[in-house]
Amino acid sequence: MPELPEVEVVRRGLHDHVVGRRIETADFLGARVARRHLPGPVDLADRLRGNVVHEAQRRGKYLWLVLEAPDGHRQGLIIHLGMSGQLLVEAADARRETHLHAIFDFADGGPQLRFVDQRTFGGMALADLVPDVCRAPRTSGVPAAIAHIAPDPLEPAFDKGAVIARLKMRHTAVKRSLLDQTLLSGIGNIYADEALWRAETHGEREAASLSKPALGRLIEHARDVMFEALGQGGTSFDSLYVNVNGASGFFERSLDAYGREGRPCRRCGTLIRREAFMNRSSFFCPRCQPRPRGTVIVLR
DNA sequence: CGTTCATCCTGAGAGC
DNA sequence: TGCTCTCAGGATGAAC
Repeated sequence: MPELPEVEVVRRGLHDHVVGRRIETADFLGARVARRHLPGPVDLADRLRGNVVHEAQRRGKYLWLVLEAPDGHRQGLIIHLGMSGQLLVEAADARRETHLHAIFDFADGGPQLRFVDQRTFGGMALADLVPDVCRAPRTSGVPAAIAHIAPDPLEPAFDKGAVIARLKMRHTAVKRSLLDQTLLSGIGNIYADEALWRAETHGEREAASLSKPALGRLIEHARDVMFEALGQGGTSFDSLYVNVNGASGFFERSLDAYGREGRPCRRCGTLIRREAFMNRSSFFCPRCQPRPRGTVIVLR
């Protein structure tokens, strides 16, 4: 999935359906889902038992559940959806999905929380919570393992000026920088292309070569498009990208660039082009977003 | 240090 | 029908 809007849709589902409940048992099917939890899946299941889910948090594309043990000790259960992860709230007798990797049962006997992931790039890990210099002191902190993830444009701690300053030092493609989660987080391939289309900027332009106001506008466009997508429940090209109830979002119909190869630019009518970029694809309008001189064109 | 690249997986769809 | 190939909303560690 899941870029920031899709992950936020999932976070809200967790807030509504999981926060406040006590974990009775957690089962991890196979080792891959807990591969980032170094002691392994059995240890993770042991540590989760009896904890109450206190909060559902998110930064960028990372989710974490703030868990409170009976002795009051709090930790964070990091959840990343990877390319195809789903968190589903379902009755215990619901059919088991083909790529089911984790099942949480709760002491209230209500619906289960399941983690389903076709490509298994997603996963979970338990981490200590550390103070976050970017957050107000009263908040519960961030998991240590994702302390390197930068604030996303939708959180109060986001510092646009600081991000612009760092972008001015990047001698690499501006799209590559937008995708760098340690610079600003939450943006993936869809919303990078959408922000660049709105800013009428080609993704191969060197970040440092853009003016500070231009970089500021690009960041604002990224924030706007992700906020608008969130209002539509996110972007769902297929059934892999769903909320905790299995429902898709509707932002695909509002996309201006991503996935629109050969269709007219909604601004100027020129046909949207698709080119290879970082082993994936970029979609852009060749007229509104002129390619910087001297870069090689590779069709995909 | 900053930047780039290969790699981890499964399934859908295209082309033969 | 069935095979091979390419591609997909991501992140990481190793190598330059």
